[in-house]
Amino acid sequence: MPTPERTSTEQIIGAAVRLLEDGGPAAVTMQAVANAVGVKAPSLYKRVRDRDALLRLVGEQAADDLTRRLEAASGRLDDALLAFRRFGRERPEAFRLLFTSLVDADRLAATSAPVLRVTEAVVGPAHALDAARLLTAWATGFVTMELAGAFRLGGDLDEAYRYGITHLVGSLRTAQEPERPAHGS
Amino acid sequence: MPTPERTSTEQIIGAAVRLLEDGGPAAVTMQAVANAVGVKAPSLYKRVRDRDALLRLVGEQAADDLTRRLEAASGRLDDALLAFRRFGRERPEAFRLLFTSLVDADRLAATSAPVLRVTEAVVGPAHALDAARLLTAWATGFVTMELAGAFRLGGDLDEAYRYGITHLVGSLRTAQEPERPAHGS
DNA sequence: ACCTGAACACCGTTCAAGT
DNA sequence: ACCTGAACACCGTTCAAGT
Repeated sequence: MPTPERTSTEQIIGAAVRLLEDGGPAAVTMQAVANAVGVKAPSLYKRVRDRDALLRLVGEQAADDLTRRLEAASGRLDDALLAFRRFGRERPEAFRLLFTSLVDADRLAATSAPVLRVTEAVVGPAHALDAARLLTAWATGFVTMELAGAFRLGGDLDEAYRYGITHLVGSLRTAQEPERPAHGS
Repeated sequence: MPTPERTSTEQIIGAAVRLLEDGGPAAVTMQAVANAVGVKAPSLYKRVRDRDALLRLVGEQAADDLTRRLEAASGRLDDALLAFRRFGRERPEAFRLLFTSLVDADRLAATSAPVLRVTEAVVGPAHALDAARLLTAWATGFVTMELAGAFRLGGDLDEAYRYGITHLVGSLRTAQEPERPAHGS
């Protein structure tokens, strides 16, 4: 005899997201999640394979969210990079989760697509991939180090990030097409 | 009545390092560590406060190891950056652990000191900090993304890393001293 | 068809008792 | 002074039994 569903996968993911951001990965307990959605822990296994699968879902939702933000800001390269850091600062635990190898690598890589498109407009197709990797790697590392508290030598981090953007985007503009040495067209 | 010590903090850290690299953080169980050093789990608490403290010790040893490698390669900026990536590929779990907020931030920051010194020689003292942050952030992000499998669009990663080094170091060289506009000396 | 109580294996941690 | 067995709280997960 059917029983009405008392929760949903979306609700479960939502609860996990909140617990994660509030208390880190250790706080994402099957029990805590179940409690948050008004159900007992064993019931969660009807919707998610296990805890790792739930964390993967959380990570993939975060990746998709980040991708959406980057797309929305993809008109200007610096806006996209600022949006990237903003995401990391708003959702530090989700950001860290992205690079945990729990999250599907393709879903994570999709994050770079919007950046790749804007980059192409700046440096041309030949070096778009290298340039996009340079930018995404830098931004990823900056936010990772910032969240880890690795920047200890003072200075305004907002300014440091802007310095990086200006420097990198500027250098990409001048360093285009290194293999068409001098003979015109 | 004294009892001979059957293990040591160093041995315990060593076992934890091995377990970490072989099976990730989840494999670093107090039981597994105790077993590896020939003791029962409760005995570990004579030497380390708890599991988190043990992981912190592992992370700090990794940070010191990385710092030593960077110092050894600090003659040339590109050597230092190559050594940084080599460390990440040799000890991916330790590398990830570095940015876990478990590790003391000062100890992590100390890692950047050798890079800062070399950078200073390239761009001068005024922008050494900005430049060092640019480089360490990029390298950190590159290795983080590489380990997470985030580079999915093909291409040789060794080459991509070299591209980054060449581009970044080159751009730093030409972008020096932006605030001494034109009036000599 | 979903939900739950009971149970199991495993983990971190404490502590009294051994030597 | 270090080590251990026993115990406790907590966690992930399974499954038979409920509705």
